[in-house]
Amino acid sequence: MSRLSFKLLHQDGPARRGEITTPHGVIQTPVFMPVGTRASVKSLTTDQLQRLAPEIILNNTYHLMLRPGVDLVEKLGGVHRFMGWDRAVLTDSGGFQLFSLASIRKIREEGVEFRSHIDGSPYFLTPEGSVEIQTRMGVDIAMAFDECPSYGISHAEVEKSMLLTHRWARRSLASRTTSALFGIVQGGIHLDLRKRSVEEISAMDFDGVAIGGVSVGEPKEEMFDVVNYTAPLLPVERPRYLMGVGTPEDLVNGVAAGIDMFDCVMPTRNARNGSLFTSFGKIHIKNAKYAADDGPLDPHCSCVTCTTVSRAYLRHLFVNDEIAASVYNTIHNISFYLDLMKAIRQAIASNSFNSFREEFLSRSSSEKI
RNA sequence: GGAGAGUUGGCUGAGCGGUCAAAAGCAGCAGACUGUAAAUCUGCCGGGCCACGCCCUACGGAGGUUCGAAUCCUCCACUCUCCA
Repeated sequence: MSRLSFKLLHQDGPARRGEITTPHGVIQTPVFMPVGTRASVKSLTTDQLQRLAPEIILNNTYHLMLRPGVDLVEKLGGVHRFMGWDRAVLTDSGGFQLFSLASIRKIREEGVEFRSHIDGSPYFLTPEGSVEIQTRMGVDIAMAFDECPSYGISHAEVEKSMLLTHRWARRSLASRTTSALFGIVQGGIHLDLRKRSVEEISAMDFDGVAIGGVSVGEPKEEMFDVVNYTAPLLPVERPRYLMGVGTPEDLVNGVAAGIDMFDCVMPTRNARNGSLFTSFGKIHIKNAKYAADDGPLDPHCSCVTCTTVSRAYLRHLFVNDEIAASVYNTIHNISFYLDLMKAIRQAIASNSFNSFREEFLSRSSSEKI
């Protein structure tokens, strides 16, 4: 069996409805992938996660290689067995961490020299090493090792970084064995560079292509200038993944641009910080106005949180730092994202994505509760 | 009855002549979060303004010393500790 296959089922304008087949099940696209950095979607047990039923989640190479270490994960049967999860797993290559932990790393042609943020011990990560680690952990989809440039650096610097990412992409691809491997397009906010990057990366035999280097601090309009320009240039017959994005509105807009896959820490992190997504906008559950609100968080949601407890109770839990607050909030936010993607898929299938999008954006921008 | 310590903004608690509308923490109010070093971080938090400056009321109460007092003195009230 091949590592991965993608079937484009239907198109509604640029929006795509598809199906990715992996060794751990089929994934309906467009898809949102919850982030589980350290082999854990924060605050949820694997059982709770299974009930939410995402078809794929993320793990992170950088974090898992530092702790508990690849050798151990491999010895324990790979990430799936390790966390008791039998659906698909995609791992980020570690490129983004080496961007966000910039102060303790040194980039060279061969790879990146860095120190563990945990104990300061030295590491050297190469494209070959990253792919090998991801493969040994048994992931379904590995990401090429890339350099994610910061926002605000010069065109020349972004170009230089992009060319390095391209060379690393070739080396990553040469190391691919059993895990599927996605290439990553870079180029910052410069459309000429994005075009070149798409041409380079698309020409390589990756199983999918990602847009990386967005949502790194640039204004939202600039991000969508890049996405709207880049996505249509990506290969039609392979999955397109927009890395690290985003808000519910971003997902809808991303799909409109022709993106198939998304991941973002937003639903899980915001949940832990008391910021909840609902069908009528975002709410801060700690706000005083919810103290005696006996209604469900979102009456249109059928998740465990919305069907068993009130806003007043959720606020009480959050204000008192109860662990259950994070659990309930995360269950809801993930449900909200997964439900949103399901609605998007249905809209595409029925050729009504445009009206769905317009309706969704006008509804969420009003933010009336 | 005797000796000592103390009384500061919703709470705990710094300050011990001016730079004090008064540190810090908590509580309260609001916000941020986009390939997770995040159950994190930020702002506001006596009142009122024709607010990046001014005015009022404030450090138990009443007087006093001083150009100036939360800070020094006197008396009063209350609280705590120890000795009888």
